[in-house]
Amino acid sequence: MKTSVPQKLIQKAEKLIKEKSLSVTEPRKNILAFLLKNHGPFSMEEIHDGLGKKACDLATVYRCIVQFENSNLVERRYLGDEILRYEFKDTDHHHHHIVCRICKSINKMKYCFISEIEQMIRDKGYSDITHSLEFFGVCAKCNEK
Amino acid sequence: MKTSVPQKLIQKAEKLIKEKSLSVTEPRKNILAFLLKNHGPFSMEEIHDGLGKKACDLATVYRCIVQFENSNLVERRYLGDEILRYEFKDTDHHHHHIVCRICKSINKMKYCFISEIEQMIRDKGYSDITHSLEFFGVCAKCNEK
DNA sequence: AATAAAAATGCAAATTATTTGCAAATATTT
DNA sequence: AAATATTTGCAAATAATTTGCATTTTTATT
Repeated sequence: MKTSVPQKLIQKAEKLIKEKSLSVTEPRKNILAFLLKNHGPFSMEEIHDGLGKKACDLATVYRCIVQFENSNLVERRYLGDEILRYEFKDTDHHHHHIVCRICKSINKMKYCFISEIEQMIRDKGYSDITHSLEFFGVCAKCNEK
Repeated sequence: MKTSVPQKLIQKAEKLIKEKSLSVTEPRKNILAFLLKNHGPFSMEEIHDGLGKKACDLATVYRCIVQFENSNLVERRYLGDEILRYEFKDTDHHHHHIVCRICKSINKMKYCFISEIEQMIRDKGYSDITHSLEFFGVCAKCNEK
């Protein structure tokens, strides 16, 4: 995952960062470009390592990712272990993941209808399938205020 | 949540622990009984606090919960923040949760079909609904071995 | 384009969450 | 009831995340 990032993605990253009116810094460009190039999702450490020699401090990765999350550029994923992972949030391509309980491989999954999905996953050769699903929203009481 | 736990639940807890052939100890009975009484899901700290004067060490809560998870008595939930929470796993009543982004209230939800569900949640007065959904299974490659 | 003001970074230290070692206590087996 | 195995409490170790602050970089202003 330590492949170099094409100039083009750096520019795309820059554009996205500007659109959210965040300041455009080297670490931010590199982190976002890395997430544009590689699907992930990745842990903080993985992102930090993935940046290679361009590396900024790990604390900076934490700070940038939090910013990106708040700006809706990145989304956090929970994949069953205790590690939180992050990926670029492509609003046009809502998706989920299939995680192997054994080898931990992560596969992208485009559809989002549980029963259909479970069948699809089974068709891909997975067995012993479970899922985790939670909803988030603003509750009625909070909406009144 | 520091309500005392009826004797009946302690006995049920004991039975469940025995069925999994774990040794029946005071902390285990109390922790599981607490989770039988209160739906949760709860963080390690919340469970520890919830036990009140019966409290065992926090480290014991960690150890017991891990055991219960491995034995399928408890399931771990990710609710969008960085805290992992645990609840009794009632295999007959698969369900999910609705979490308010603002007040953090947690509501149980019995159904499990995304679009239907989102409508239901909307009917309950929630707005701005999103969800998190991940699947876990054993992949084809791991199944071959 | 140069300068002033604001924001972000690196580094080290602080905080928090989780895990571990080990002696004492409790549970299970005989 | 004694012997063996397991679990617990406590304190200390580890790991993950956050913070303070001097320095550097970015943005806004001239």
